[in-house]
Amino acid sequence: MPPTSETLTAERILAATEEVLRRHGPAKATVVDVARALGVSHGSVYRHFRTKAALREAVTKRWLDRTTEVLAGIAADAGRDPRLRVREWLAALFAAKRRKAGDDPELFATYSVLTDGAGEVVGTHITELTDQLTEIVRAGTETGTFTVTDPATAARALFQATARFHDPGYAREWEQPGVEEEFEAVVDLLVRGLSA
Amino acid sequence: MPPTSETLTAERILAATEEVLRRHGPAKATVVDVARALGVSHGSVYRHFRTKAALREAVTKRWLDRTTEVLAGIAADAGRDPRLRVREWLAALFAAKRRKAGDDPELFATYSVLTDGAGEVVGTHITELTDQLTEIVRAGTETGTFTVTDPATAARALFQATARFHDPGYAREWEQPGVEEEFEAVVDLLVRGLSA
DNA sequence: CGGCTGACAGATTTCAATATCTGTCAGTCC
DNA sequence: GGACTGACAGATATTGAAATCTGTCAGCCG
Repeated sequence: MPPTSETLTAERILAATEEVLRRHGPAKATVVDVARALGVSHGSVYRHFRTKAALREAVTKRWLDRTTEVLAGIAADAGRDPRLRVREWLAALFAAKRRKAGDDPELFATYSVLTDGAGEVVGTHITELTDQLTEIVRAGTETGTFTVTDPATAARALFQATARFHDPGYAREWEQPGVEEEFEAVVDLLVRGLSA
Repeated sequence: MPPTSETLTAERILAATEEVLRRHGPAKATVVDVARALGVSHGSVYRHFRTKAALREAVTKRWLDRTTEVLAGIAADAGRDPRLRVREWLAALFAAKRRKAGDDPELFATYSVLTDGAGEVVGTHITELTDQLTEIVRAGTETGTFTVTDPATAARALFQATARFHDPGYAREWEQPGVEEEFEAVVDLLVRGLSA
């Protein structure tokens, strides 16, 4: 309620939007709600974001970027066995998505909605992730641990083959018993395929 | 219009239901429509199928079984290089699902709806398919072409890793350019992983 | 009898009126 | 002057009453 009469920045709007989304969910959250939470008129929000869709995308981007950053740590950690790095990276991706689906179901739903529509932001996110994977595969290829012709193609294949463990469409199945084992089996097969 | 005054069998009801579904889609097809197409009262339909859901499942089962049977041909064709058989089987699965999505969009939608709900029929279908894959992997393991500890686990992993190319949820992406290449890349990696 | 009908109750869907929301912009206020 | 407001038009969502559908069953008809 206290509007915190600081200047209205894009960042403050994003934080408020995230909170409103968390509370109301993507279906019921309106930009009037966001404006009310900030103690301003909704016209002011439109000064920073041209449309509601743009606002939603910006929130999702912020949220996805946190994951990208965490994974970047693992991807950058060169020098170690690339097989281990691929495993850890994929496991971290799975864990991150699963945790988000569990902790912030409403925000996760927002993200899923975006995935359905033509998700510019989601496309970028996926590109960033496969780029990280490509880097690990490339490193492994240089040391001779992996024997693939094109690291980028192999990385995209890895990403797609593990879709069931990071695509929001499958979120419901992430809590069922046995998923861990299924994940391990898929990753085993894939890492063996990289090493050949 | 001519009700074809043969006796009303489950089979005739299924055929009529499939036709009604093809015409109206899963959302608008009613059991009254089915009865009308057969020239009987809807009560008669309930004599053969306890609920509308049961009818829908039966139609889907019939439809899925056609795919299962086609693939069984490839799975049974023992003696040839198992690597080739896995590739052909997965390619045939992809082709079959893609063709169905294109030819019978309405029936395919019915199937997708079932997948969302607790699909008893779909579960069975998936079991049958992975059983076929298991058989191929087992054969390859016996000849020493494949080096996996458990064929059944490997088969399930193969199936899950290729979900993007047979799960109805991804149907929209099956017509985009480049899917063929992506499919090949994933299968390459997986088959290499089986051979190790 | 045994398969079929058609009227029925409760659940679900449709539809149109109403309310709310999105996005704009002339004007206010500091 | 530049950030903000609030009234507005058109688009979208909500609501509740009416229509349709599902599933049952007593009775009909061959």
